[in-house]
Amino acid sequence: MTDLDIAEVAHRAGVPASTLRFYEEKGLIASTGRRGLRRQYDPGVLQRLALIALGRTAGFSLDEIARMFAPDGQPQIDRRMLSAKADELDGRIRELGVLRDSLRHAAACPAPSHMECGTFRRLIDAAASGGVAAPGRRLPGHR
Amino acid sequence: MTDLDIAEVAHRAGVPASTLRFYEEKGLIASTGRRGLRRQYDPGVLQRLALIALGRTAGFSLDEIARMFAPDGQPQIDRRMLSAKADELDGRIRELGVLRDSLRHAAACPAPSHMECGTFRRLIDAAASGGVAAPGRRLPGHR
DNA sequence: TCTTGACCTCAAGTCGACTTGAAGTAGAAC
DNA sequence: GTTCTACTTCAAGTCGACTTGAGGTCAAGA
Repeated sequence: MTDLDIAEVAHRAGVPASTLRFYEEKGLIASTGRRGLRRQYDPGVLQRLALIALGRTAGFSLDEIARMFAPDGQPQIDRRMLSAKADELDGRIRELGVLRDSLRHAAACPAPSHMECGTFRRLIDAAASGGVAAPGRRLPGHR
Repeated sequence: MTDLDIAEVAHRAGVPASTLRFYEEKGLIASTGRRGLRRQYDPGVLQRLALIALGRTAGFSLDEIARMFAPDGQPQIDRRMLSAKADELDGRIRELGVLRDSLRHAAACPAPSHMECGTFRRLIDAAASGGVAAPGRRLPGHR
């Protein structure tokens, strides 16, 4: 009875209804039933959507996230997987920190062109020699 | 004379030749000529590729990066753009830090299921209320 | 001279996460 | 009872950054 309409869920979770349908199709969420055609959801779906969003920002794919939910719907997350992700994040945070500092330097650098700035060149050289991760898999960011 | 063959560049830069062709098509790099069919490159292309990789890990798109190169090939990077990216990175680093700590906690948490752990639930609630960025644009990560 | 193999071009395919469009339906307001 | 509107399904499209495949070419080694 306290079930939420898809529009309500979409609004509260801040995602379009199409995303909810898509997630349902992928088995990430489930609707409790229909009122007419319309999907109804248990309010708990909001927590679940938050968990999904969280997983996404941690760099998990939707498929990985789906695998984290046990058949009963309770999250059943492999602790080693979490540790591994935490370590990954650590490395990534360090990289981004270096990069941020370099960008700030380059932005403030008095050299007429960036290539004339030693710091900038050193950064590039470090990047060239693998000091900064080469682009590959993506992690979610901001809108 | 000291020009590099595409295979050499690919090997040294750690990217497949197809990527070099793709970048050339996009105007990100240029070959100095051909030996037979094969593209030859000035060794400076390696620095440029490093710069491209760097930009990618900072979250710039290839199109944005292309716009950073002046017609003469010298990088001409808008300092305000760099500052803005640095700020963006800052926020992102903070988010990832929170996330990492939460993951570590969840991994070590003695609660039988993650949903029974207060810290985990608080994290999810924070995520649900916008405390953690919703997935959107992606940033490069690791292979 | 012939073969080999790495390069070439161009078009099309891939991947993940959604979004969009067309055509249909049901509950609610008038 | 009719209309309105927000939902429904299903297929197809989008986006970015490449990769892959088919069919072709050319320099170098045997």
